[in-house]
Amino acid sequence: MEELTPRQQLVLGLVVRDYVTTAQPVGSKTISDYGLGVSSATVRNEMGRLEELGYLHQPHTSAGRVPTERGYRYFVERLMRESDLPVDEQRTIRHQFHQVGVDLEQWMRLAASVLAHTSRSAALVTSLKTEQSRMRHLELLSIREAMALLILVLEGGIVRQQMLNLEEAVSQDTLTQVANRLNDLCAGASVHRIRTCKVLVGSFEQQILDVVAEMMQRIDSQIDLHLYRDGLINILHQPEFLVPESARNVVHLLEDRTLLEDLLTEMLEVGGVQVIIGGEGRWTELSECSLIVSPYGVTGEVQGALGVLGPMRMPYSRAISTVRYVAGLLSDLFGDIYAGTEELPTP
Amino acid sequence: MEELTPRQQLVLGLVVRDYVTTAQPVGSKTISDYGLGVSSATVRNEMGRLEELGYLHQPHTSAGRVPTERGYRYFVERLMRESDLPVDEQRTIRHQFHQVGVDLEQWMRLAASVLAHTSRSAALVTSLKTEQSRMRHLELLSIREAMALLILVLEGGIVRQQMLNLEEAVSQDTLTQVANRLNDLCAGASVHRIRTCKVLVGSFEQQILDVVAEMMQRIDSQIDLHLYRDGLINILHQPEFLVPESARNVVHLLEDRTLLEDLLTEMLEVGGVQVIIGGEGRWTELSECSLIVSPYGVTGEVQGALGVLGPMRMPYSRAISTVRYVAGLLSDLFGDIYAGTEELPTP
DNA sequence: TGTTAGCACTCTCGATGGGTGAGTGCTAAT
DNA sequence: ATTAGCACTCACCCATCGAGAGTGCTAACA
Repeated sequence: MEELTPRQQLVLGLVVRDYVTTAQPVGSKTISDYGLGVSSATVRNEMGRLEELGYLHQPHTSAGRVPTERGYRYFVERLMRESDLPVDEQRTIRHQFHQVGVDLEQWMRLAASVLAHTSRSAALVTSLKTEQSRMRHLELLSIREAMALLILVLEGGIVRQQMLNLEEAVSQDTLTQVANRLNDLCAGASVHRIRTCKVLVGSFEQQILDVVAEMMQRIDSQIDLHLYRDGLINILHQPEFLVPESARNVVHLLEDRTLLEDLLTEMLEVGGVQVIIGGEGRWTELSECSLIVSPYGVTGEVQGALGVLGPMRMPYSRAISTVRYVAGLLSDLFGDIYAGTEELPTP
Repeated sequence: MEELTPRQQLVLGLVVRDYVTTAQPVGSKTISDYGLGVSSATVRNEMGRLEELGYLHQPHTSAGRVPTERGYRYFVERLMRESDLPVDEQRTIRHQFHQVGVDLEQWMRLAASVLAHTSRSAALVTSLKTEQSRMRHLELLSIREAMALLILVLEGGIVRQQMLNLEEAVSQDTLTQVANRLNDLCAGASVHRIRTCKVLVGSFEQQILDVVAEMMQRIDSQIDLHLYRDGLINILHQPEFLVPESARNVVHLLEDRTLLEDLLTEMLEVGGVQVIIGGEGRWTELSECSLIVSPYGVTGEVQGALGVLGPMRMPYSRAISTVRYVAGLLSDLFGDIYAGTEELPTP
């Protein structure tokens, strides 16, 4: 990405800012009226140059200019001044979180709602996954003659349940004994340790352990993610989604779990707030959209991703600060719960 | 709703069927071509009559006729022959359910997916709520110095968790003892019995019980419902939602939990498959849509609702048989789990 | 050499208007 | 009661046209 002259930067910045608010192609007159002391003709020349360089695009002759993917990227990386979310909004958000009490699921749902509301885009929050889950506790409850409920609690408070069809009727007493034995044996154990742990006492214990290992495996990989969504309606108000085809496209994107999961978990690898503009050539489904994602959680313990999705014409500065703030806030909240005290460095 | 002559019924039925497939206003020529042995002029007369009676509507002079809300209702109540879902589709669906094993959450997610796919509309499934939940088991796990995780299991296998901020540090041993005591005391108890149960041993136990009662209350009322949605994309393909305003309307409807929850829980009161056509004057948000809902679950034990949402121009027969079949199937599956053996009569 | 005024040019957008065709309601004959 | 015939209506398509916005180019200017 080449260096632009200061005036080109100025023009590009103004075009982006104007287009983001008006959603109309921006003409040279409009820009020169912003008071940068040159005539529209000069601006026209600069715009022509910026178009040659690929930062702007002209829908047709005699229309104004529109930023390209590349233009937005330059804007985000070099021109935009990063700012924090206004303190009063921060306060409002914090207040909402403290109102709901200590409830992980509620937090994530609320995070999605807050993100959607504050950024006026669609919001996404994944549930937490552990790096390497360790078993905290398990419980076996008899449901019916040959059916039991297995409840698995991981270090850090993730809870999962699973119905088990047993080969034969087993009494609650036996189940309790088995659970106690396994709890003594495996408290704090990782998937690997559980898999390699051979219980000699009987094959029933072994079976249970296999199921437990399976469940933990599912949590450690991304398979078991929950996905909280909100604010789809916001982006359908954007003019770029008046075309039914585009609207369907983005609805499909947000409804298809697999796609989003892949995308978000890939983002987790990197860390820090990331801005994906127009699919970056890799995700064709995102070609009309921009996505702003950040990991959240507690380093070394649990991690999730959250972000907002909107049209490429997005108020990046505001969206980024919103995502950064909410990610930080959620991380703090979870940090209070997880034993590990070190928190994710605010990205 | 007055009686129509046999020929009027025939004409109305054909108009509905034709319009459902073509989405175009239906002309008299088209109807007479279906081979009912009268000329288009006669059909025109009948259509004029049906319009006067409020069963058909003409978008403008020189257009064909379109069924009204009332027309659809007559069709559903009198003209449509109810049929079962084709056996091969039944088999496919059953197969999918048996593939995922015994996992309540997966079942409901799958039910939504199957409904959406089979009816080619949007699908809704609520999680189960108990009529009167009874406590099965609780577990207290220390998370941090003054924070504990409460896990509550209800009769029937519903599991809920809740973080507790304690006033002072409590050891795991103490927590375990408390949990044991409360388990002995309250196994099988309803909300009411828990609320009125005064534990003398100490106020800590009392606090825990209050939280438990609160959680059970939330489950018994509709507050704690989960909502599984799928197939939103399907209805955006329908021509009535090409108008952005309508599309937004339906997206909003499906995204707003509160609205859907109210709607679905109200449906639970009645029982049996219900067809709501065009909001029936009560739900303005549904004015362009039809909703087909059925309760499912185990009578006297747990109950939920599921259904499909589509444009008024909906293949009612197919949609109804799909909903009925999936509701029955889910009920059977849950019936296997819940102690009560009696199942909900297939509606 | 960079800037700017002037100008011809291009292209979208909205309004206008006639032609086409589908479907109707009415009437008179069967 | 049914139906053929017919005049009529109205959405839809398409071509035309003028207005307006914004451009690129050129020539004059600092």
